[in-house]
Amino acid sequence: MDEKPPRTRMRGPARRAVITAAALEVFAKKGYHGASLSEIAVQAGVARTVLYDHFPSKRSLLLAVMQEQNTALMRHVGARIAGAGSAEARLRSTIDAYFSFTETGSAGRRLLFDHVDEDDAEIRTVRQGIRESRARAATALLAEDMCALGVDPREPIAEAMVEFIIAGLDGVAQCWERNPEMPRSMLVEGVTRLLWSGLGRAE
Amino acid sequence: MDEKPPRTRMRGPARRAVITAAALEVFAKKGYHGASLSEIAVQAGVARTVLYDHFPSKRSLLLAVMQEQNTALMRHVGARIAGAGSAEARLRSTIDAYFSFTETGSAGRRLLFDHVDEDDAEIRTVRQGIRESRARAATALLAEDMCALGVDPREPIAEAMVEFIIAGLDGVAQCWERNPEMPRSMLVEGVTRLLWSGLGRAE
DNA sequence: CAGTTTTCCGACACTCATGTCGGTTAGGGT
DNA sequence: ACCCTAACCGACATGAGTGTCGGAAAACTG
Repeated sequence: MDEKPPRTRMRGPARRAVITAAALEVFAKKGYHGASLSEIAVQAGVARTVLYDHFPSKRSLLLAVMQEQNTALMRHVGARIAGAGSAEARLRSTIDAYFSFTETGSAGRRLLFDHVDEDDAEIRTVRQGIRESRARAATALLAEDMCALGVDPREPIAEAMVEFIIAGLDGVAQCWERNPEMPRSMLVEGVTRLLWSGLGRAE
Repeated sequence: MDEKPPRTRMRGPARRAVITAAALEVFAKKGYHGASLSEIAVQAGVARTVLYDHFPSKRSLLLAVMQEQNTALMRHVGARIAGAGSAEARLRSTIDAYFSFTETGSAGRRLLFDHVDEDDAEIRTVRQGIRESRARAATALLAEDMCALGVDPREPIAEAMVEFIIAGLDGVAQCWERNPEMPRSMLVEGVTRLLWSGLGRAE
């Protein structure tokens, strides 16, 4: 009557993929401290100690998942930003690409960019590096728009503006995860319009 | 040669204030799971079990600190938004008020609005309520500007725009905490300009 | 100054976490 | 068919964290 234990045995890379997928979900949901390796193991359908056969520690597991998701994000938006077109079109397509990444597996974005705590030094450093690289990419994309606005992209004020836009996008993505019925196109349209026209475009 | 233990003994409310102040710092820095009552007790200069004489559990301590900081925030920005003036001036003064709150004890903002994890149901609910009340206040402030932009403030797209602005402000505040040498006026100016004029204001 | 309240603390019980080690067995190469 | 690598797991050691309890003593009250 018991379920039979003829467990099928995976090879290293496949098992590691299953584990990182499970870890992604749990870390994104509970945060680093809140997540337990037991829970990740259950989610991966494996005994807890198996994790130690593939990753030396909890921290390195998180780091591996973060690297994985970061390259996935880079590839995703890098593959679908249209280089040509008007400045507004480029802005819109970049925003759309980011929301599209959120749409396919929201855990990745949450893991990389939500929750700022994490006292651990190494994790903080890696996360910081990922943030900075994203900020650099955004700055490059927005450079000429900011010049047109009369702002030197190398000034601190430009850094603040870029940070505002990035954080705003993340905030909308979070909001979207709470209300998933909103269509992506509407969010892209709203953010683009607000950002491009500004609130004072009235008269 | 040892330090003498003539400990001065506080009355209830005073001790509770010391504890919540310590808890604010530690919770904001480490998050809920990452923080330990031992560390909070050390920071408050008291034995760990004293916390249980004033708060029934770790969770309720966090909730108390959150409520405290939320009312502090409400009072702070409520006291210094100029009701009159042009729409742009109102926007600027609200942004300035929020950054001013961050400037005086940044832990409050972090505790209330950073890190989205927290699996605990009750904590999540309370945090959600605080977020929503903030979003409502912001929507009320921005309502006529959005009307002028041709957006009904009750539509979902307006909700997304408000969320964008709020999250953007938080992002700039985070960035500011990492580079505190930037003057507040510059940040207020940059965000206001970007938000009011928009990126497409070029020609 | 005596009595009572209330603040404070040391020691304990319990749970749950990470990380280790040795044994077991599936599954592929020869 | 056999072996041997490596995937898998149960049991253990260790540490840290939460919450409880009874007692000591400061400070307020009469």
